[in-house]
Amino acid sequence: MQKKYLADGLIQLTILLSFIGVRVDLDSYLSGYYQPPPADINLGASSAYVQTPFHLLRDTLDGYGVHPKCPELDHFFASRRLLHEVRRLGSPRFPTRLSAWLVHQVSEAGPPASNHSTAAGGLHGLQGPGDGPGDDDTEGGRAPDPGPGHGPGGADAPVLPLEEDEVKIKEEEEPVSVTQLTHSSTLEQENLLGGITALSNPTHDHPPLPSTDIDWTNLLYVSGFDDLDSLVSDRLPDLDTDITNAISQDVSLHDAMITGTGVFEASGRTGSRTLAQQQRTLLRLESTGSSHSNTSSGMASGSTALPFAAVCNFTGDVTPQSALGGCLDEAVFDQINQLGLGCLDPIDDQLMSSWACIDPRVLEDLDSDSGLSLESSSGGPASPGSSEMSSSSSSSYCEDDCGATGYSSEVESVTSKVILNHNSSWSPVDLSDSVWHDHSYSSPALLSKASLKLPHIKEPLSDDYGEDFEDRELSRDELRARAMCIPFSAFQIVNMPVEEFMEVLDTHGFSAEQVTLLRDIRRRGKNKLAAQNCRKRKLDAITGLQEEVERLQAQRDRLLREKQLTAKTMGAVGQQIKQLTRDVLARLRDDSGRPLNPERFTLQCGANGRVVVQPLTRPAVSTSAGNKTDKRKKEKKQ
DNA sequence: GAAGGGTGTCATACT
DNA sequence: TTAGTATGACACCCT
Repeated sequence: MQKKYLADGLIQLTILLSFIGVRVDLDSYLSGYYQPPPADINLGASSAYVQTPFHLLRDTLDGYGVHPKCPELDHFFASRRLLHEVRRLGSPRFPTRLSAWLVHQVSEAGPPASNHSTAAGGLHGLQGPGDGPGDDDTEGGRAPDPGPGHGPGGADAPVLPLEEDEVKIKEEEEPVSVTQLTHSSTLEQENLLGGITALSNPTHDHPPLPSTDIDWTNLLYVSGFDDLDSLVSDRLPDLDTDITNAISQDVSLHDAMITGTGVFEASGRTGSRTLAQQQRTLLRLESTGSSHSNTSSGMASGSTALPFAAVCNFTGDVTPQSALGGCLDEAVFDQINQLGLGCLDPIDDQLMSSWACIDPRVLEDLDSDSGLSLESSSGGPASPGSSEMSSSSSSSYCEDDCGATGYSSEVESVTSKVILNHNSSWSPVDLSDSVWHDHSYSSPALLSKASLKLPHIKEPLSDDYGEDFEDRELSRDELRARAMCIPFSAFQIVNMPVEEFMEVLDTHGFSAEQVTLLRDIRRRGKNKLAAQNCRKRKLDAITGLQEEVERLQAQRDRLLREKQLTAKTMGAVGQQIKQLTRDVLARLRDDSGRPLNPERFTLQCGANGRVVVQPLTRPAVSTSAGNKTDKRKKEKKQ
């Protein structure tokens, strides 16, 4: 069944992909559904963008709110993986940049608006037929596979029906339980009545008396049975509550998935914010990528060449006459990208030389490690990591070029120029950072400057988030990385596989400070995600406990009502039994032909169904006897 | 200005 | 041993 839905989703995806020229061999894929997909995990330099840490699946927009250990969501992730495999079939070399590739293609080919929208829709459609603006949430630098996991269609189609079924089941279960409860109570009383009927059956000799009929009739109308009739109506609120809870729980899960996916309804502040970032991702990708496409040799180079192009532009802006400006054009980057990241070493050297003009105090400020040492920028105690920065920055410090005239102004002027210039060119790298949830509090002397904003980046299509995006500040780690000439974004540093990270550390000839910074950035980034997950789990746990408390309170109230109803019913039945016993005994005669005294005899129903008359042992007699005994004791004492 | 929520970071334990 | 994860605690920012 799931395979059928999956196949349908894949076919739809194939159609969508065919619109944009991506060939997908769906038959071969589906035939090998249960076989390992074509391995395309590590493709060298691009694999850093390909790798998909599991936390990205749960913490990214399309996976947020989904705990990876949740067994119910295996299908969710399985669908995402499968879609990812399909995508890799269509674009084996740079799968995570598929959206970028598509955007470039559209922008270059200049198809009609309908085609453009179709292509864009294809991008969105990769995650399902949803037309929300956040469908392309993870198409930027985020992990691949936005997948249909959260979408209502595609391979995830079976999921939603399941949820609906669950809701239905919950809706049905409660009425059944209430009905059963009512039924059981009714049946119990009917059995009781049946027993009483059997009890009276032995007196078949006697025709039923009108009084007895009245009693039988009255028995059915005692208050307890009225309550029984009203039991269902009493239960209705509970039923509604339970159903509401059931629905709300499902809705919560759905909301969590939707919110986590990005979601398109801006239901959550964080979700909307991240959505904006990811929208910006694609938009920026489109704008910058299209500009790159004019000079780059291949469309795919728009992805892998980003860091290098960014570095080139960055350094070129800082020192327009530097050697980098002449030797590192985008064509070179394309070739470098084709050769892999290993060719970065000469670039790094030139970058380091170009960074010699940066005031070391700027770097010191950037190095203010964590919120604990933010005061370092304002003349406070040096941050713990300042030494590591000073070693490299001081060596490359060039006072002539930068003009160390006043700390604050210098920081503002120099860093603003640097950041601004290289932001405009580093934007492709930032497309992944825009997904990166950046809430680092900025260094007051540096990051609070308006100069650190990104005024150059225009997003004509981002209506709601454009202004906010312009106000986006860079994280301190990002600033540090750029200050240390590290040609990777924080997002890339954090999310690349550990093997590739090690390879980067080994092959790029980073200095000890750079390696330390890289490791710190990676550690902090990992921990940041872990903290986010931890907090989300905590909130989920609190929410779950609250729901549990509400459920248990409702259950307690229901049980209390049942108890009261049962006691009431039992009392009424007891009274009716007494009345019936009196009636039966009144119709029985002793040896002398007198009616049996109900005060001295009772009816006892045996296990075999026979009803026998038993003499009552009067407690009053025993009481009187006890009184006599007490009197005798008292007399003895006296 | 205080309070509370959100977030990043660190330290630590654990896997 | 190292990388990653989980979580409490702290500081900071924002409303």
